[in-house]
Amino acid sequence: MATTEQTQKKPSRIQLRNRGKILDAALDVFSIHGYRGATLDQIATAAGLSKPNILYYFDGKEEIFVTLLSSLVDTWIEPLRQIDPDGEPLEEIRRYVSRKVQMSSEMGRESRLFANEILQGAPRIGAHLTGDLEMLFKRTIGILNSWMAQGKIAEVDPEHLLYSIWATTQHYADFQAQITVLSGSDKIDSAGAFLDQLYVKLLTP
Amino acid sequence: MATTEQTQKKPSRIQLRNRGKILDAALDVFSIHGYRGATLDQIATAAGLSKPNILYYFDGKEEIFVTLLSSLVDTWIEPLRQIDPDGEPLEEIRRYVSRKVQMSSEMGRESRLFANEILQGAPRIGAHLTGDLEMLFKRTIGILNSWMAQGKIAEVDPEHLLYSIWATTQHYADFQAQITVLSGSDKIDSAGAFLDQLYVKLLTP
DNA sequence: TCAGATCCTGACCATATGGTCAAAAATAGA
DNA sequence: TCTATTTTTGACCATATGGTCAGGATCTGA
Repeated sequence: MATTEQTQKKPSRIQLRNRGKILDAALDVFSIHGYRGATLDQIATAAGLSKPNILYYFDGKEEIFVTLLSSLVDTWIEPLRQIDPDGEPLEEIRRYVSRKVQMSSEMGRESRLFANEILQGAPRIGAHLTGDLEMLFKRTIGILNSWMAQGKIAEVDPEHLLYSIWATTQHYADFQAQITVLSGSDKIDSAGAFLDQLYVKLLTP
Repeated sequence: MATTEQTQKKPSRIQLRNRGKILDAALDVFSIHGYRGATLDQIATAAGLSKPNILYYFDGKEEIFVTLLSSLVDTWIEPLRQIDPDGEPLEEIRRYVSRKVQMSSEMGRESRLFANEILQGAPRIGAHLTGDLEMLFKRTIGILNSWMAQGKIAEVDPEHLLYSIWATTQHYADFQAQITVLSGSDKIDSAGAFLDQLYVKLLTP
């Protein structure tokens, strides 16, 4: 049965369970080795299934990858959505930074998966990723601009501000290997306090 | 002739030229596709040589990769070395940030190459990279600490400070694909000003 | 219970890829 | 020029890897 049909008809309990197992295993493997470095055998082993069996649930390696990223992109950009244009500006931004740090800590695999893909020019999810993200990005820039126009936060380039938040927060997941060598594995625990300090100082009018 | 012997005797003009061509091509290919995603054929084509010929100059794919990274690591961490403990603290840091932004702009391939390797846990250059870097990292933390103790810059966690500088500056190279989609390709030109503002606000006592 | 659908697997295939090698071509030194 | 050395290559090899397929095992609903 082709995958496209599976999603049309209601998926059985076994399908749900095994597709879940495969996607979780794929997250493990792809986030460590990247798309090209990951093999179907590794994914199959990690999922506890045979290789032909995972090809029964997905049409191929690329479909696993794209399905995985598509299903994660919503979760990944969720913190951006939660920024409330009517909230207290500085508090909203502090909360956003805090959520991003938390995601970096708890969803390291996802962060590295996206980083890996974007590093290589996002060849497989270009449109997919930018579609929703681009919209949200523009919305957020608008919110930041209006906050600045009202004098609620200091005037800075809103795009660079967002990029710096992404960079600083995701860095703890993406460069974990380096940070662990230089500082030890628990450095991320204190990252929130530092970044809070950083952005409060930058944005307090 | 084995590569090890080549480096012992004086390398001929042809050797110098071709090893250079190969390493430059390898930088192109590895920085885009990562270690696993790059093929010898791609490198050979990019270098304008045949595959057996590049294997005449290097013992294999991994040696090309390791040679490349080793030869770049010095350049890459050079800005850290240039921090002068006896300079004016805030100016030293501003200059460091500025140099890192410039490198992100002019050495995007190198940045992405390192990012790629670290993302995957630095399996091939773990020791190599951390050796020099670890030393320099500790030195820099020491300098920052003494500056803070003297009240020359505001008190912040120096390790997080360094990570945030690395994150924010390298982000423009590593996530170039995303930034180009969201902001256009010339956004990095204004990054220096924003980051200067960011760190001056953070560190002014 | 039992037929039909779903799920799973061993065996297999085609291609890509890192790497080898003998010999030809080019170069350098006397 | 002529030989020895260095450089280059076409043809080839072994393995890894994405993917296929026929048929067996298991599950589901009547």
